Amino acid sequence: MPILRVALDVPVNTLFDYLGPDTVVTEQDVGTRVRVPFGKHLMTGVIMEVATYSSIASPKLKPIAHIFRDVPPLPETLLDLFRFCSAYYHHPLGEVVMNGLPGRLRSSKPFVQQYRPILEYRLTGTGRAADPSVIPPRNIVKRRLLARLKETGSITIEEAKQLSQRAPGVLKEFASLWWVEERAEIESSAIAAANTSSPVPVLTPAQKNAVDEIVPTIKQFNTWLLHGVTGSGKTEVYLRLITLMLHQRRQTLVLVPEINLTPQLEAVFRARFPAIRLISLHSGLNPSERAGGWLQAQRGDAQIILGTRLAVFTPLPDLGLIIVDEEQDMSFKQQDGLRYSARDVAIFRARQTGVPVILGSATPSLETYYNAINGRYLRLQLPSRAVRNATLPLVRCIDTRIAKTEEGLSPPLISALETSLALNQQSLVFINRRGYAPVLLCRSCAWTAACQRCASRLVVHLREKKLRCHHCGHQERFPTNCPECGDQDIAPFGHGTQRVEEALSRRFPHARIMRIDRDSTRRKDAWQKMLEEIQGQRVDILIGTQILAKGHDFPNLSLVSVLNSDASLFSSDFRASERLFAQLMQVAGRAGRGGIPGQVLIQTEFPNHPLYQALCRHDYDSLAQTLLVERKLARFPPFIYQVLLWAEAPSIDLALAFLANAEGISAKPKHIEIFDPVPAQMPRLKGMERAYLLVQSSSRSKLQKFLGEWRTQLDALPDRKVRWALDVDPLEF
DNA sequence: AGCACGCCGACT
DNA sequence: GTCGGCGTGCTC
Repeated sequence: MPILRVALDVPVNTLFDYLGPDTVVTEQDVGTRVRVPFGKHLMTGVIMEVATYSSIASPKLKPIAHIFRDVPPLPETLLDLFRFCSAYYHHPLGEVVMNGLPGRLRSSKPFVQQYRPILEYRLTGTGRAADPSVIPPRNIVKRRLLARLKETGSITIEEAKQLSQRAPGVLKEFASLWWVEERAEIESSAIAAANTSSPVPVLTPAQKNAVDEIVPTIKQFNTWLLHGVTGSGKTEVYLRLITLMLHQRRQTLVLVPEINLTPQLEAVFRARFPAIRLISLHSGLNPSERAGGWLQAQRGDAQIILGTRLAVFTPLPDLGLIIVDEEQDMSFKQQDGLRYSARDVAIFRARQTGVPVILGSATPSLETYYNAINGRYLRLQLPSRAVRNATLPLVRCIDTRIAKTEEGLSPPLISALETSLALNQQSLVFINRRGYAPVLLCRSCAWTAACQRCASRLVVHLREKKLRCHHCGHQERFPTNCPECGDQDIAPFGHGTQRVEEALSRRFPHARIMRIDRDSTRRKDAWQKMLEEIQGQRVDILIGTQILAKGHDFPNLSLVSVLNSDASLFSSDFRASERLFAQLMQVAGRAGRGGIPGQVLIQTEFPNHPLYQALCRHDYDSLAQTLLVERKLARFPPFIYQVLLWAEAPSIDLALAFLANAEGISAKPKHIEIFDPVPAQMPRLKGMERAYLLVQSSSRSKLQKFLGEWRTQLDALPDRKVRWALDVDPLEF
């Protein structure tokens, strides 16, 4: 009997051996889902290996309960991708595999697709390997059908009917054995391929250059950095390369950040390629839709796969190109479970498949930038805006030490808003703080309202008369007097979106003002409605947080102003500057996208700070160079490789004790630095206390080797009430 | 992760 | 004398 080595969703880094019925299971079944008895229950897993021998004592071995023949087996290349992730992120293989499957295929029930008329049957690998002598000699129809399939590879339902009246039934039977797969479309339907509908714009010289650079080596692995200022037309470069892929009948995987931006890009793609099967995999889909799209990708029917980080694990038999848009975006990194970076996994996948990967960004992460200037990645630049007459906005700082603010607004900003209003142009006020005020303060004893479960201040939401924790969602009533000293002189301190909205409505009573943050867009479709209002010119002043920074075109927007961004200049997080710059570049990029010249005003007490200076000059490179020098001196990434060991426990002492223990048992090899355990930046979160231990090395391979050994030791450590996890290439501390 | 096994404190 | 606490170890 064959031994099946099965990946299961359990936190132990091992496969589990089962007995497989030899008549049904072959080498071809690697990648097939199975139902197996595990402890008390049945679980769904994936066959990773078929072997003849098991090191497990035979009385322990159980037979599998069921083999799923509802979808094709996962291709070996995808299993290799899972193996890589498990090894690189030091995460159990079974969890990696099951995390990569759509939920619908993880469940106990077989996947039943919505009705699609079956037009064609195609022979599978299992079918090709099937021995015709197992068919009884008198079953002529079966024999003929199998012979025919082995000859031509596929058969349409019409052709089959001509062979025999009973052929469709026999094909169904073949399908249940996984000898053939059912297809709803006939192969040739892909021919409609690259006939485009929406007008194809003329490329700018820079865009043309980028395309011309990539095309000659489009069939080999390279990591390209497409470095283009906002509005420089990176999307058009993607579209040209995708067109090429469509002509070559190859699939393109497009990864986008985790924001409601997917529909927008989807619309652009659909307009350009109306006849092409595009699937988009994002959080808004129900499980069946997701599994359906995933399956279309696996069959090679979907030619463009657009999705968030999870989509990097989609099986793609004809993959020809990977695009990672806004590669610096933090949402490509998963922060729990398997802590993978979809951008980095995409690069591995491109190398594995031998296809190019394009990282697009206006403000690349320093890791990517460093790789581009040292030649590991190939850099292409789009230095100016693509729309005719659209230029980069004029960026200026307002020194609030001189121009004193009132209600958070300085006189020059007020007059700029007035001018915009008079010209009937839109303005955007960017402030990265939701709520009315970030702190509730007692003037008499300096008490501030804090969250009981998190180490954070409660944010004042005045309209709802509530105090809210933005980390865990906890809410409480607004107190009437100070719980410490009883004084009634408690007041909101600082400014959030709601307070700025209030101040602006007082200042500009006739202006149409709209606040856009997580609170105002919570309701379903609210954001879509608001976008329509903005695009229909029914709004004068927009006030909002980061959701306004990304991706949307506001053609009539001429003024962008930034409030209260100074805090990030002096953060203890060494990546804070990089992120602030990227965010401000993005929000500044909203101004002047149409024909109107744009203006950006930044209220700051540090107008001479190099970050703002670089921003005023639109000079990413000089800031990046400055930051790289700092990083090199401080021995931070990208000059060093980091790993965190996270621990979470009911008390910080337990977490720290576990980490000290972990540090103690480590082999402490040369070239590996292990730092002492420290509490996390947000030491208490949702009632749990968190700490971490930093491990770093200038050698990635030495670090990997160390982690492999350390992990085994950590597994053996008593983890009393402590949950722990390794975070390779961490972004947050 | 679940779940069983197992060894020490307050209960009908 | 038992019910149940959660510490430890296993699941093919």
